[in-house]
Amino acid sequence: MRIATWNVNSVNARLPTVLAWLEAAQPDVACFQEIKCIDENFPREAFESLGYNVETHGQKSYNGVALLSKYPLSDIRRGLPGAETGGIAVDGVEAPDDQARYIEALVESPTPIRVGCIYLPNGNPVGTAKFPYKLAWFDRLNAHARDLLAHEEPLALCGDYNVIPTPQDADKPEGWVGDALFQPESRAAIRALKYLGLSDASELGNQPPGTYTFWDYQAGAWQRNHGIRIDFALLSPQAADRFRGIETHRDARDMDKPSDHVPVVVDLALD
DNA sequence: ATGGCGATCTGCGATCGA
Repeated sequence: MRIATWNVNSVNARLPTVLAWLEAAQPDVACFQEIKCIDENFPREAFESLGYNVETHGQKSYNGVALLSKYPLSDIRRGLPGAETGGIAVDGVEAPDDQARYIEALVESPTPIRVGCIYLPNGNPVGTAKFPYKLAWFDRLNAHARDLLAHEEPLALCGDYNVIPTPQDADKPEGWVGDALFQPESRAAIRALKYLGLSDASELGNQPPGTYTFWDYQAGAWQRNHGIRIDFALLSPQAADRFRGIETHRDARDMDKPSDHVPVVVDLALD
């Protein structure tokens, strides 16, 4: 079974590109980030026509995540636990987290797998409330991951983590030193998530350094290969046992009207 | 040394992303 994760950077602005990729790559499950629309404006019929069940957690203008699956989806969760006080505080007063960045479901494949679709906060600029919001969101994710891992079942946490874990994950690491994606706290948070017992599918597949997943639209970053690896699929032991392979679809960055991220596809023996 | 692109709608300029 193939599970894809892709930050599409607006599903409506990029619908033909997204559909063309889906038809060619044929993932069984797709995790989309940055759909940038409310649920009512998600083009669900276009995906249903390709045989997908569709669940969304949308938001006006920004963020938004979706799960597509050729198998039935159940046990849907929208948002991480702790949303009541997880937002950006205003004048020191706690606020709810109103940003749509997480959707999870049980994929009812022959061997079922729970899939979490993650759009982790960017956190820039460091020194503003956005950075502690990123770290607090990460803490909530890690707490939830710990709970899910206790089930000892196949689990994949896929998405745009907005973290450059190591210097080898950037073409020009020196250019990211002041950036929220490369702060020691951000890097420690994704390490802590892995240390709960999750395996990075990229490591299982021995992907070489330079397997980037994002290139900025600006400054000819794509043409100069100034990329970073920030999109990941993290697998529970029960999912990692069934790992068959991983592909990073670099060619998608050269499609018409490309997203600034490319899809990552993980193949698991669940069917 | 800086900006450079692309999407949204607050909509033809401001805000956000990474």
